[in-house]
Amino acid sequence: MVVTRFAPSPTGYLHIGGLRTALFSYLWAKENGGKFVLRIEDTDKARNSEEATEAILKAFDWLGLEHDGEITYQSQRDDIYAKYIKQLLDEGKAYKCYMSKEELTELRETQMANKERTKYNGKYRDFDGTPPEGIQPVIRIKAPQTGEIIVKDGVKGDVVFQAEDILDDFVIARGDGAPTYNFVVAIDDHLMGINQVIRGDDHLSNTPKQMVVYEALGFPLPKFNHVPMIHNAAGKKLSKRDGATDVMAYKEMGYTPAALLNFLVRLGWSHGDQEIFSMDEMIHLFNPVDINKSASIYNTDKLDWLNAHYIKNSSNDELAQLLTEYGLVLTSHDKREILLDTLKERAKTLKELASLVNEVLSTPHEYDAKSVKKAFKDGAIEILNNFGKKIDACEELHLPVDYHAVMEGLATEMEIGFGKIGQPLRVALLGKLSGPGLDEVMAIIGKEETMLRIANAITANL
RNA sequence: GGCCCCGUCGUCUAGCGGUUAGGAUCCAUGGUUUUCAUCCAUGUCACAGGAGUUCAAUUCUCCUCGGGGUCACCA
Repeated sequence: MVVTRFAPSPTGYLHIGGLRTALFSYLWAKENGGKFVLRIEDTDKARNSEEATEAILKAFDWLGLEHDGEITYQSQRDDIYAKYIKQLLDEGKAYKCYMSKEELTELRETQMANKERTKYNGKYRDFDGTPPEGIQPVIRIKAPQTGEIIVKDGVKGDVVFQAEDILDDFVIARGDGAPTYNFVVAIDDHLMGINQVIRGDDHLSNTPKQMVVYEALGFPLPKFNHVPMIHNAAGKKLSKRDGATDVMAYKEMGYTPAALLNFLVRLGWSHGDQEIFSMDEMIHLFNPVDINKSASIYNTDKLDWLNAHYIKNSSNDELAQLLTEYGLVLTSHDKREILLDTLKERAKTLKELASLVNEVLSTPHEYDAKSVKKAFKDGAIEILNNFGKKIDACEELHLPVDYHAVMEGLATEMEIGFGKIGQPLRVALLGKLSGPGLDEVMAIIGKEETMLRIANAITANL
């Protein structure tokens, strides 16, 4: 059974990059009937906040990504880590290092001056003398000093590191006893049963260190899959400064979960020429071996297109439900179907759709000057007048076709083109020349409101 | 700087030795629409560069260049 995880440190909101790796992990677990678990890496007390954890959970909730089982909090697992530290100490696989911070700094400076790689020199590796006074020792793990470390990565292939290039006896527990990241990650991933690690490739160079821990503890290695970064337009790592990268901001902007997820799954992953993926398809088609090796640039053009696509192809029930989040309650509107059918073709976002609905539903109180100038030429008022009377005379006006028939009748009677009626009528009804079909608008707002808007326009003396 | 990763249209990508290098998006044009949007059609645009290997390289190898990541008692 595949068990994947998402392991954010709660220092901020969930952003696009994190969401994508979470999505990949989720999909891969679901495809295999496995589990997708959540671990909050909250060991850095100074930078963590509970709000951040809640924000992440909220985002998952919005997107419908459910994690399996209880959430693991690293801050509650000190006992576990302490146990393994002791074990490694007892087995002689780790040791106490009494080097002072000053000495360590000095060592590094010397190495830098000599253009050498900065690394711990192993001074206390085999120390059995009397430890210096007044130093709280750190615990260092005995890492291999030579040989190859090969990360068999599911995305990148075999990545070969030389121990002497990258390793030293790194710290697994600080002077105050607190364990370090690379140590706890290995322990938690193993204890949580995670056998498929999917994470950003900024972790690739951490992996050998974690492998040292796995090795020392005798844990079997999981499958690593390092997915490439998402870069901003400038080609740099996506940061919070690159606009609205908080996932919940996309909700505010009117994006649907389906569109956002579809957009993200195609960033760094593809399945032939397919662009549109339902959640079911994503789950069945996704496989980490198909993840790209190269970083991609974050560009929302396609997200907009996808969002429009999903809005157009949503049922009106779904849309009405989604629109309640944008302050629009349509359940009671008797022309809801016509309203949404005609407007959902025209909106790129739910927010836009909501404002489109409001525009149609509210009586215009001002008229766009350019539109007025263009539409109100000779005879426009007369045409509006006649149209208003014709509407008034009609008993049965319900559907767009009913209103269309009225327009057609007037055009024939007055021997004028359709546009002669449409232009001024459009301004009267909507306040401007662009917008949805007039037949639909009138059917939606009804006979009374139509007549009111026509009368208003005539009175306004345009 | 050391180590590691990456390099196909502006962007997301297909390609896995022989293709007119495909799709999507964006942009432009035309059609549909009384308008706008949608929709449909068409078009512009790419293998970073150089050496090899090969009958044949976008595809394999090496080098160069370019971009990114990482080098903590942060995660």
